This record gives sequence, structure tokens and C-alpha cells, in this order.
Amino acid sequence: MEGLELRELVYFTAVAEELHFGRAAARLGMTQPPLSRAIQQLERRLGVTLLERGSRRAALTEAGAVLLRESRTVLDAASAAARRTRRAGRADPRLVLVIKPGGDGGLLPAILDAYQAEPGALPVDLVCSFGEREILLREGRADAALLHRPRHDLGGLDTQDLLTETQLLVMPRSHRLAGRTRVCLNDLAGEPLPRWPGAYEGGSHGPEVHDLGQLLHLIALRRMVAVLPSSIRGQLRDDLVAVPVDDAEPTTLVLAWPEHATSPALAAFVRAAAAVAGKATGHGG
Amino acid sequence: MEGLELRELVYFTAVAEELHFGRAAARLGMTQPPLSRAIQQLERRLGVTLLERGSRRAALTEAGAVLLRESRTVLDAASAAARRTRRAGRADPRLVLVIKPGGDGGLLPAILDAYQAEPGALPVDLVCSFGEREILLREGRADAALLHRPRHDLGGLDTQDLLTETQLLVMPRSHRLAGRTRVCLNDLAGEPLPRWPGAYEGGSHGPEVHDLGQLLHLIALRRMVAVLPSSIRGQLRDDLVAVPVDDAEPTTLVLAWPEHATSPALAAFVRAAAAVAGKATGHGG
DNA sequence: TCCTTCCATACCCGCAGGGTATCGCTGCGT
DNA sequence: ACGCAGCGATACCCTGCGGGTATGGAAGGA
Repeated sequence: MEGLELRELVYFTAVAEELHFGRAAARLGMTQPPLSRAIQQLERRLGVTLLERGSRRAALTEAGAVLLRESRTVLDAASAAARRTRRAGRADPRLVLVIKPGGDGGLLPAILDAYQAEPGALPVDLVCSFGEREILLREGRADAALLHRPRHDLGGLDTQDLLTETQLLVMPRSHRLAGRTRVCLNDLAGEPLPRWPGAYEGGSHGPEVHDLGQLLHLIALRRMVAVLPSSIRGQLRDDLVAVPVDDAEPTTLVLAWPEHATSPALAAFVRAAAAVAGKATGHGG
Repeated sequence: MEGLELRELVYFTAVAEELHFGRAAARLGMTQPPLSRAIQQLERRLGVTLLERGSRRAALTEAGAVLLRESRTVLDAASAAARRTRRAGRADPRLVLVIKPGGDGGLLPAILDAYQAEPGALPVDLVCSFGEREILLREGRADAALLHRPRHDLGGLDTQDLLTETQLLVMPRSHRLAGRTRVCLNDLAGEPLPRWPGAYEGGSHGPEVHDLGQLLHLIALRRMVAVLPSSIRGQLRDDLVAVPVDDAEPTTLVLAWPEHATSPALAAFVRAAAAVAGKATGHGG
């Protein structure tokens, strides 16, 4: 009775996205009749109509919309499973950590050192990526990531808090707010804020930025300002200033990894990171 | 190249759990040779050895252990997909809400009323269940659940906070702590606490309980005491008393539903619940 | 009304998935 | 040391399902 198959979900996803059997079949590299049959079979198995066939175009039913979303989840989980298994079976095991350059709160060197001191530590590959870094985790391409709460969606991930920071407004020295000792979010009305790829849709649309150097450069050129965690202080250029944003929510640097992960190497890494974070807050207050 | 199929994952899961091809095949209702072949094929596709075959028994490799866990995730997601789709396609649409009797903080009647006032409100089925209620959500058997943070694992679920409560120690009038106006967790050392099915493995093992009436009855019989949210006050029997537990973490009643849910009926229900919760905290402090 | 468009039906074929029989290895008991 | 029992792999067969081509039929547009 558990007849569902991934192939059928792939087929249905294609049809549901194209709303056209012929085009969907072409996209799948097959012909239309067996595709029609497969969808009919799927509908029979589920006991539900997924598509309303008009002679001009097809439309998703309510159930079809549900299955489309669920299918994507299942297919993502399946390819993540394949990737994770392949990576776990590699002859030379490594730990892949995805970071944002400049987004490590200054803790990363200490964490890496602490991890390498653990017994059986693996080589750590650092992957630098902007925007949607958690996707690399969900896709099974990485073992862990440094993310920020509440900016990132942490659903389905386990996390270890590392460092909670207030946020600073970073701007050129010549900016109208540069003389202030503190600002609040209202002061930023109308300011162009950076647009990270795929995130932060709200507010003023500045140019899209892809790395920290580019961001600071654009700020220096007066194209935008940015609200960043206070650990950014150590990396500012001379022509930029930073002042606290009083009412910006504090941001927490977290180490995140896929839920239910079992790898001892990852466990050791989390342990090392937690130890470093604990020491840091213990010292710093 | 994306050859993975659910059937193969089912097969592999069986073998990985039995660590024995013959028994796994029997469990799957098939014979051993095609099962062996399917696993070999899976290994070839992934380019990874999943099982170390000894002549007496098989053992999981590291990669095999990863795939076992991932397979369970994928298979769970798949059957949840099927169930959600079937439920979405039903002729008489309903909203299934899973609750714990007595665990609604007294808000449920108001929430149900508010929801029924929404346009297009569906009939609400209440499902009462103890222990692991979030599983019903993950399995796609329910649309929403009333859960408690931090007691329940909310990974993969979206939530709406409804009510934060302090916790009370509930005990018979004759209990040694019954005269106190407050207690702390240390006072409970050695007390038999209830064991909810499947949860709360730590600490003293009392009898397992399955519903609130039974729990209160057992407390009255001096078989155990319990730490419960303060909204339990309205439902206590005369022979029980409750006093605040100073250092017990406050518990938050949350409405939870599967991430990425799209149903307008669910959205209306969440809206209604949020409105009721906001009004309650607005009035109560 | 006719033609186009698009999905369903009818029919065919090859292979993948499942079955039976058997082999080969290995560890254990005597 | 030998033999036996247990288990997984191999060899081989066959059926059914997943894919193909040809065509029907309904619906919308000119």
C-alpha cells in the first residue's frame, strides 16, 4: 500500500510547475502519454485528484498544491540523503564548515584550534558563501554553518549559541549620522540598506552585495549604510565609522548543523565551539 | 543519475535494522536474493559501501549509519506527504487539532469561538493524545497542535506563542511539602515524578500515566507528584494542593504546525489563536 | 465550422525487479 | 581436521511495469 515512488513525485512536480503535460514531459526527457499515465496512477493511489484538466491548460487542485510543496520537501530530503551518505563514505573524511567572511565574530580561529586539539579531529574545509548559507546544510553539502539568529531560518537545524552581539550602524565618516554616539532604527528611514542575495526583502533596496569587502567599499562610496554585528569593529576601514543602534535586536552567532546528525567528528566540533564560546563570554562578561 | 528510489530506502532500512539479509527479506515479504541485489545496486549508485558483510552477521559502515538515519527522514517525509495530500483532497475538509486534555491553558474555548467567526472556517476535529503529540504533526495526521516549549521538540515546526506560565508542584494535601508557600526543584529530590509515554527519561521513574484524570488520581493516592503549568489550577480536585516551583523554567504554550503549511484554513486558525492570546496577555498583564 | 491544441486511450516492447536453485565462504562443534 | 550449518552472492528465468508510437476526442479560437 506504500506505493509512492520518488520518480512519481519528480513527474508530478514537473507537471505542477509547468501546468502542461507536454512541456513537463519534454522537461523530463520523455513523452507525454506515459507521463499522463503516471500522474493518473498517482492520483489513483492517493485517492485524490491533483490536477483539474482543462482542454487549454491544467490547474492545481487544493490537494495538488499540498502535494507540490510536500514533494519538494521529500525530494530535497532524498538528494540531501544521497549527498550526505556519499560524503560520509569518502575515503578521506573531512568536515565542511560554511561561513560568511567577517561573520565569525572573531571566534573562528580559536574554535578551529580547539577542534584540532580534540582526539580524532578531521581536516576542516571552510566554505565561504553569502546569502542562504543554511541551504548548503539542508542540501547535505556541508556539515555545519555559522549563522545568525534571528536573521536565518533555523527550522530543521540543531544549533549551539556562540555569541550574542549588539548591532552597529556602519557608515562613511562624512555621513550625516557619523557624529552621533548612538542611533535608532527610525534614523535610518530612507537610507539604502544592502540587499543580500535572496534575503531581507523589506525596506529600502540598495544594490545587491556578495561579500564583505564589496559591502564596505560601497559604504565608503556612500552608496549605502549597513547594520552589522559589533564584532565587525576589528575589520573596518579607516574611512568608516560605526555607532551602536539602540533598538536593533541583538544578533546571536550560532553554530548550526542538520538535525539528528550523528557524526562523532561533528559532535567534537560542536563541543570545541561551545567550549570556546563559553570561555569567551566567561571572560568578556 | 538521480536514481534513488524510495523502495530502495525501505529495503536498506530493513537490512540496516536487522543486520541480516534473510530476516530483512522476510520482513519485507520477499526473498533474499533480489534484496541483496537491490542493496548492491544502491551501493553502486551511491559509490559507497553501506554494509560490511561478515559471514555470520552484517555491520553498518559509517556511511550506512548516515543513510539509515537519512532514510528514515525521507520515508517519514514521504508518508507525511501522502497523508497530507489525502487529507487535503477529502470531500469534507476539516481542521485537525491535537491537544492534551487540560493542557490548553484555558484558552481553547475562546480560540475555537474566534476561529469559527472567521470567514470560511472549517469544522475542527479535536484529537486528544498524551506524549509525543508533535509526531502527529510530523506524520501529517494533524494540522496543528498545542505544545509546550521547552518540553517539546519544535524542530521543523512553525509556532505561535500563546501563553507563558510559571509551574506549580501538584501534590496531595498530606504531602510533606503541602504546607509550603513555595518550593524549589531541589526539594523534589527522590519524589516519584510521572513518566509520560516516550518522554522525560531523566530523574525518578514513577508509574507511566496516559491522561490527566489518571495523573491527578495517582497524585491523590500518593503515588507521585507532578510539576504542571499554573493554568492547571482550575482543574484540581479538592484533595490536591499546588504551590509555585520557584526555579522551574516557565513553560510556554505554543500553537505549532508543519513548516511551510499553506492552507488558508490553518492560517485563519493561527490568526484566531494569536488574537485570543494577545487579548489574554493584554488583559492579564 | 474547421483547425489547432492538449490530454487520454490503445497497443507494443524491453528491461528491471522479483522468484527458484545453487554455490562459496566462514565459523563452530565434535 | 573434518563436516555441517548459516548466510550472502551468483546464475538463470519470467512477469509486469515503465517507456515508446499512433491515434482518438473534447474544447477553444479564428
